[in-house]
Amino acid sequence: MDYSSSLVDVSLDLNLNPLRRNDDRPASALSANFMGLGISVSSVKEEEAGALVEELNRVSAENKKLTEMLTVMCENYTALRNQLMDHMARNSKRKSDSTTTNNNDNYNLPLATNNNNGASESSSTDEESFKRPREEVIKAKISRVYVRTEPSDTGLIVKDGYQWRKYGQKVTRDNPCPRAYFKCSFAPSCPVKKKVQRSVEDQSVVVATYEGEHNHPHPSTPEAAAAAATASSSGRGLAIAGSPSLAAGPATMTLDLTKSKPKPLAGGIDGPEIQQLLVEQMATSLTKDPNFTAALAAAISGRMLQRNRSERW
DNA sequence: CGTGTTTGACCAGCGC
DNA sequence: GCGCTGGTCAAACACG
Repeated sequence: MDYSSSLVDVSLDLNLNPLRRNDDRPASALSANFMGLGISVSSVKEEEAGALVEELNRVSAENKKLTEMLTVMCENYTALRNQLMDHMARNSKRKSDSTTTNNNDNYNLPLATNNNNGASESSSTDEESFKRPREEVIKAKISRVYVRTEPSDTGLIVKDGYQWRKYGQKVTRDNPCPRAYFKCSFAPSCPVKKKVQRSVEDQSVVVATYEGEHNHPHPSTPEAAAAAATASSSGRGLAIAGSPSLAAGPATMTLDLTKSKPKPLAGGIDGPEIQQLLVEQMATSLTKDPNFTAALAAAISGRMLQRNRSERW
């Protein structure tokens, strides 16, 4: 399937009111939207409302920029995907007998910068999975995540918010780069394992294969963070502390897609619907994250204060 | 000293 | 049965 010809509208509407665009919204409508962010602006002066509109325009422009970046990412994904399909086609010629019942030969997964839950449903949307019985897919819960890393970064660290304990490393036949084996640090109570290996095609891409499903909350949630603290007194290896949406480093961004499970798709699985779904999930994940909305509110109010102060001085 | 990482040894599955 | 390969174990080591 060719995504380049059918790129979805990937603009993230971060307003809590999805029915209106923010660029044509009158200033009086702002209060209703900011209520959701815990800010009441009903009493702000007329000029402050104007400043808010200006601010919103700026955010819109930023949104547009992000949209463009996402579009570029989608295009890169398409190119990479085509390469992988090529590679797969060549591989299947060589292994024509073994007809890839192995989950690890699965290259049709959607590209995820970082997937919190390795067992995320989004990863089971490949053609191979749908050829297999559904129960088997659920039982296996294997997903693959591609993460582009800095060229200087030679490690095999995939920041996904969970804590992992490395238990082995092996050089495999088909890839000169060593494969690292990780267990969830909640093991043995949590059965999730992760394999991390650099891509043969592009060594700046790290492929993380997740097996199993976490049976504990994400470490970024308070209860899980407390559990993690007791499980490991040392903070070493903790990828992300605090909000997954905001505390991730500049190169990665974690979206908790488990909070809003996608509807099971019937029929066409691998298409614009998936991308649309992913974008919707990203937007939902961001807007539902109280830390994100709080930080956004703080940032906007902070800028307002800054502006007011600079106008007065 | 406790915890995580490294790395060689070991084991199981598979094909021949 | 043998060899190959991927996955796991566990002792040694490093680090804070």
